[in-house]
Amino acid sequence: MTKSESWSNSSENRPWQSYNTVYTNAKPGMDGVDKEKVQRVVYEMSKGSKYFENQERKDASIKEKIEYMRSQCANLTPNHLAHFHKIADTRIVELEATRDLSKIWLHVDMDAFFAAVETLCDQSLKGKPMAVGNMSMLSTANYEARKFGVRAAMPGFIARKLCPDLIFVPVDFKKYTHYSNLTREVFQKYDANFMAMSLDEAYLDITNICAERSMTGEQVAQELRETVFNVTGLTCSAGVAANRLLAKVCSDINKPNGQFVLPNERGAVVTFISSLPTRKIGGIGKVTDQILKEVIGISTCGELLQQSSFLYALFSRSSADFFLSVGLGLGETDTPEVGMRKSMSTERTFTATKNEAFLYQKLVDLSESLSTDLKEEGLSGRTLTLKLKTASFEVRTRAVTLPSYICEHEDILKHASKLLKAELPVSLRLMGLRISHFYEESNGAPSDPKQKTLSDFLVRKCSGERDDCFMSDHVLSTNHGTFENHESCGPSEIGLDTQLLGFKWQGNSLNQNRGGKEQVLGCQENNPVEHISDRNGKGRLSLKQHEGSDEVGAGPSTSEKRSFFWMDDFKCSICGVELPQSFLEERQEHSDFHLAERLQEEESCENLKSIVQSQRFTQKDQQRKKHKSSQTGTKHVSIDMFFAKKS
Amino acid sequence: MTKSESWSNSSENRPWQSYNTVYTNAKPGMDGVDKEKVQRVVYEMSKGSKYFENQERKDASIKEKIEYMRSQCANLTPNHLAHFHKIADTRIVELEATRDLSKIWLHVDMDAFFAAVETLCDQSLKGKPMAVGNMSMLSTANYEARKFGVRAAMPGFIARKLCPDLIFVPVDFKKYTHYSNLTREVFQKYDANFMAMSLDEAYLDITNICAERSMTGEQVAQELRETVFNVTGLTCSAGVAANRLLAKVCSDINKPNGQFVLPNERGAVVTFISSLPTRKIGGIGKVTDQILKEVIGISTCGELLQQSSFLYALFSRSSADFFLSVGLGLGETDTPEVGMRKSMSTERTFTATKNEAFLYQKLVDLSESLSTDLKEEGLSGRTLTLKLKTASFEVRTRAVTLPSYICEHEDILKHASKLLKAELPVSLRLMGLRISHFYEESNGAPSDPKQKTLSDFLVRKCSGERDDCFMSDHVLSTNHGTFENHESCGPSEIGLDTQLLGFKWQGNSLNQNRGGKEQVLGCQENNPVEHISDRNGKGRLSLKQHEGSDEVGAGPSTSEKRSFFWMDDFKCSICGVELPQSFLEERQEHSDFHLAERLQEEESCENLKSIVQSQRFTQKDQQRKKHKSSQTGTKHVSIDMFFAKKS
DNA sequence: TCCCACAGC
DNA sequence: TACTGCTGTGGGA
DNA sequence: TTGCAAACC
DNA sequence: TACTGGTTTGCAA
Ligand SMILES: Nc1ncnc2c1ncn2[C@H]1C[C@H](O)[C@@H](COP(=O)(O)OP(=O)(O)OP(=O)(O)O)O1
Ligand SMILES: Nc1ncnc2c1ncn2[C@H]1C[C@H](O)[C@@H](COP(=O)(O)OP(=O)(O)OP(=O)(O)O)O1
Ligand SMILES: [Mg+2]
Ligand SMILES: [Mg+2]
Ligand SMILES: [Mg+2]
Ligand SMILES: [Mg+2]
Repeated sequence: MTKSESWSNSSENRPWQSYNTVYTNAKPGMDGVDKEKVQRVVYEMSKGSKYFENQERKDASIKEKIEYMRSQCANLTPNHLAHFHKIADTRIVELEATRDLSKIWLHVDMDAFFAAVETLCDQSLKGKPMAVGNMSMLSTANYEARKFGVRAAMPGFIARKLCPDLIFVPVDFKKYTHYSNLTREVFQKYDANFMAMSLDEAYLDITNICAERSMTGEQVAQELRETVFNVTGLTCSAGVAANRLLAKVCSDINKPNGQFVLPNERGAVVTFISSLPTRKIGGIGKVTDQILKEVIGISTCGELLQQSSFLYALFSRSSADFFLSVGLGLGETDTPEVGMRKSMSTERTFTATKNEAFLYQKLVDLSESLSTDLKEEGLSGRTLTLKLKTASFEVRTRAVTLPSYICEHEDILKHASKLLKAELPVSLRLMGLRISHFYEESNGAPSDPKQKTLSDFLVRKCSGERDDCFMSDHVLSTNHGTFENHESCGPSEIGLDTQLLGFKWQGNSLNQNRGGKEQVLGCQENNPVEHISDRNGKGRLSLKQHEGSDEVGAGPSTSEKRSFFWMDDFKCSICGVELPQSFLEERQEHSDFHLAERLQEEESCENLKSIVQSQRFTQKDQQRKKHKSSQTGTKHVSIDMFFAKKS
Repeated sequence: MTKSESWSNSSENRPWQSYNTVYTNAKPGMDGVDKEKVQRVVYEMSKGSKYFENQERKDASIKEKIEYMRSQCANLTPNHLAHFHKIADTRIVELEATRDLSKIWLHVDMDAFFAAVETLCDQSLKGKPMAVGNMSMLSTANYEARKFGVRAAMPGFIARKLCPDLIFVPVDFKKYTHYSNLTREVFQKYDANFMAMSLDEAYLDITNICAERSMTGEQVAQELRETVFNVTGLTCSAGVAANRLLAKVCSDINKPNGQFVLPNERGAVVTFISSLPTRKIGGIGKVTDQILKEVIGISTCGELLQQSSFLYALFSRSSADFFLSVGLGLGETDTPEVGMRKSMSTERTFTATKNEAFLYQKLVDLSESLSTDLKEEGLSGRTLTLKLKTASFEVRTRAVTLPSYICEHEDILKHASKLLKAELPVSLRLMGLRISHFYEESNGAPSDPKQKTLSDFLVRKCSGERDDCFMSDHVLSTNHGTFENHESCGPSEIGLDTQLLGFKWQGNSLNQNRGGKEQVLGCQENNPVEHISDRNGKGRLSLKQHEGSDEVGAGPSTSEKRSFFWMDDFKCSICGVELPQSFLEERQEHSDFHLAERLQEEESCENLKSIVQSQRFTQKDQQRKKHKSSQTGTKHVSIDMFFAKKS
């Protein structure tokens, strides 16, 4: 390096080099990018802002932490090192013994998902640099835009500096959910228990399908990707390997529209992992990567093995174990139980203010929004967390754990207000509310005796004075026996005066072997559905019940209005009713709005089928010991709906 | 003009000269402005946009109208002209006979109101160019900014081009309402029946005060402006003249922080009005001005008189009459009855979309918002108007008139949905809802027998089994006689379990001579106030009552939940309760949020005084025959609040 | 009664 | 990238 | 149980 | 002018 090079590289003259952007992991499609320029532009646009100052503070504290860990390293005696070396060696043997090369895992991830969907819906975007989001924040960018350094989590106004012709498309989750569902229908054919990790990616255990159809992982991946493309018009990438951790790494290698297969051979795995940058591993992010590099000098997974004694010296046992297993190329190979969600939250950013009336109103909005969401899944919880982000981007949380479970917006607001009040005065740019510690039904309990079935209801209704009750022309059978009174209920029209009274559905398995058994739900007599609408504009119709009506299903005594119900020991949300495309097409109608309207108002409909998109809850992903990732799966259940004239 | 000048002035080379911006009336403070430059920048920033294209379309249609009117002019026979000349001459005599120089009117208008208030609240803004609003739209700009051509109704991003250092301050109506109320307290001292035309301006009939205090209009104006400044720290400008139309023109002449007095002498008035540009007259806007200029060649009010035959030939009788009276310097001199509001609306702009689920959700939001607002004033109406603005800025309205009066959001939504559905598919950038045709009580009816008074309630309460009812230590007297039971109700605490039960107030005149008489309201026993909060963040606490509770006052049978009450024949809103600063200061608390919190939750308070800011409804302003402008006046009524423990 | 255009803050 | 929200009036259909 | 930081999409 | 929103996890107090 010449003197002038040294001069020109000094961070005093190129200050942007020392600004740690979030955009550290090499996203696919960003190979030919002038990283120096991107870094400089990001720096220039950020410099001087509150955000920038906060980043600098955070950076300084990481540097401090690194310094501290370095000093710890320096103080290690040979004795210490020998001790940790022994621990590591022992652990390596133990871990190696758990190596399982018998499974074939496939990780599939859609390419530039939101952007690809938007392009599908507006072909004029094709080939042009485009991003999904707004001037404040991008959710993702297509590959044309990535050439300019534009990428997810980048504020739009910076992206525009990098790429002046960038087209901005606002987010529309409804679209993405729709295409996500299409992909999942494909995934399901290869692994009925596929683990959906987000709207655009999933893990599939293709061990069985490979055996059954005598196909290699490569062939399955190829076929699956083609099927996904044929069904959706979207490309995806896949990785195939002996465990999920490796499969995930592999799916990124030949992105976009590519795949990579890592053979189920120990040698191949070890070779592959050895030279792999640690940053590629799921669970090792920007900070951990920086620590590994700057404290121990580790930048590849192979070095995790070589430096394993330092790992046990510097990190917690479970973290060190995780790093070691990564170095060995190990990962989870089983399909874990589908877990229940653990928290639900909502948050909103606004221009920073200390105006307390404004902040209070925001809290009201958040409470109502969270309450609505909770009710849609029939949840209530006993710890409430208030999240605040100050005008200087400092994040704070304040929590209370209550004696009883809450889900009503009044209750949420009441406690949230107290939490906020204790923080005032303060200038905020974000507030959020989170509920956790959900009410959990006693495990494996028998079906709730309070459960009202549709037959209960219809018997009461139809044998009573009313003759304006009707239902679809399907014969109902419930787990209480076949229901036969329905013939006496003449067909009627769904109109303004229609109330939804109940469902029948033919469900397939959700987590047990209940597939095919018909299930019935009836709302209570005094609990008719008041209103059907796509309240959140997310394409899912939800049912609003009269306020003050009784619970349909069992629930915590503190929660009064609920919108879920119980079927044996399966908890089912009354919301999330989605009408199938076929129904819409039959009527030459294409929008949920029309549908909601019709249900509310005027159209007649005799044999109405719907899909209950039920919850599949979060699930442990032992990617990293005790590290969990969320999973949302989807199964379809066809249902009939029953109506009666309003009295 | 030389050849080259002619060339360089051709609109082909200076296309911006032909772009008709909205910013046509010479705002005060914009004298030294390089209008050419402003016009060019506005043009450059707008050119090519959907907005621009729409403006061009509108402009073309005005040009067309002007062409048509010109042809009408050209076709006038001498006979015709003689006919209209005679009509005009007769009318001039009639109008002249109505001239009234006996009154002294003062028009007062705050200087750069929103901006001035913001500067008062943040002194660091002083002296810097600043505007209130955001990148999309400015509400106003201070005088420093106006030097750059920045002004109200200009989009912020254009303003920033004109003035790169412009500081943007978001709107905060709560502040403006507060200072507006302070100014009105001053106005009231000079004319108890002052006509508030907006938050920042009012007409005062100072005839009496001038006589009583032997002051000239000039002296009153001076004193009033000084008082306003001393009370608020804000400057204002005033105009004094024989009628409101002239006073309003005068108030603008020496803006900012100035005043102008036009003597009550016919000669002075005629001289003044003759050379006055028509555009200065309230009611003659951009389009009318253009028509007068380009069709008849009129640009001053004097020319309105000279060309009066053409006015009667081209315009409707009432419009021509108006123009003529303007030419004579006539205007309204009486103080009209305070009228009822005629409509209430809400609208929202968003990024243009044809997504029907999104549009439907917007409609839901609008319905709820409008319903809330209606209930705050106890209104319901029978015509609902849906307003749409297409992606190309075309505005459409669609209305229904119903058999019954509505105010519930479900009802509004139901009908709004139908209106919208008939327009689909369409790409929209704005939707709005308006309710009009309000329910009007039978005029001059005796007080409603269903009216529940506080004494009714307290007698029932206090003589009953409960002893947890309390009230302030004022002796109550109602129009039913003095109430004396209150002593038996021991004081209690306002807490979580507190319900607001009623008011007592000492009201001054609202539109009749009721000042000083104490009035009492009691909520019905089954209609307690459930919740007090600043729901809209506008600094006004409003009271939410239990759903399904009975009406307090009379109302249309179709409307169930109301929040107004009747006092004799005066309709009074139960909302808009505002706690006075003194109360807050007593408690070392400064925010409405704290207050709302406290009322909801925990603070004790025995002698709670509040101000009911009651409605003063819209009122005809015969500025121009049949032309109306809105008026919202404010009177203060001190009230006590009564509480009881929740059972 | 409906719809549009105009006007003002 | 971005051109308001609210209310009232007049006039033609 | 709380609060914060890290991680991922 | 403008730096997200939803969920989970680890860890230390
Ligand atoms: N930081 C983020 N904030 C909000 N949404 C995000 C964020 N990152 C990703 N998403 C959304 C948008 C993405 O299209 C979608 C899937 O994420 P991801 O698979 O990581 O990227 P991608 O599918 O857009 O591109 P690719 O997978 O081809 O790299 O999740
Ligand atoms: N077009 C508009 N849109 C929204 N709000 C407006 C608009 N015009 C004015 N306002 C608000 C902001 C103003 O401060 C307030 C009073 O208006 P106005 O008296 O006309 O101007 P101003 O008080 O800001 O300046 P000045 O009176 O000194 O010319 O009303
Ligand atoms: Mg992806
Ligand atoms: Mg992904
Ligand atoms: Mg003003
Ligand atoms: Mg004004």
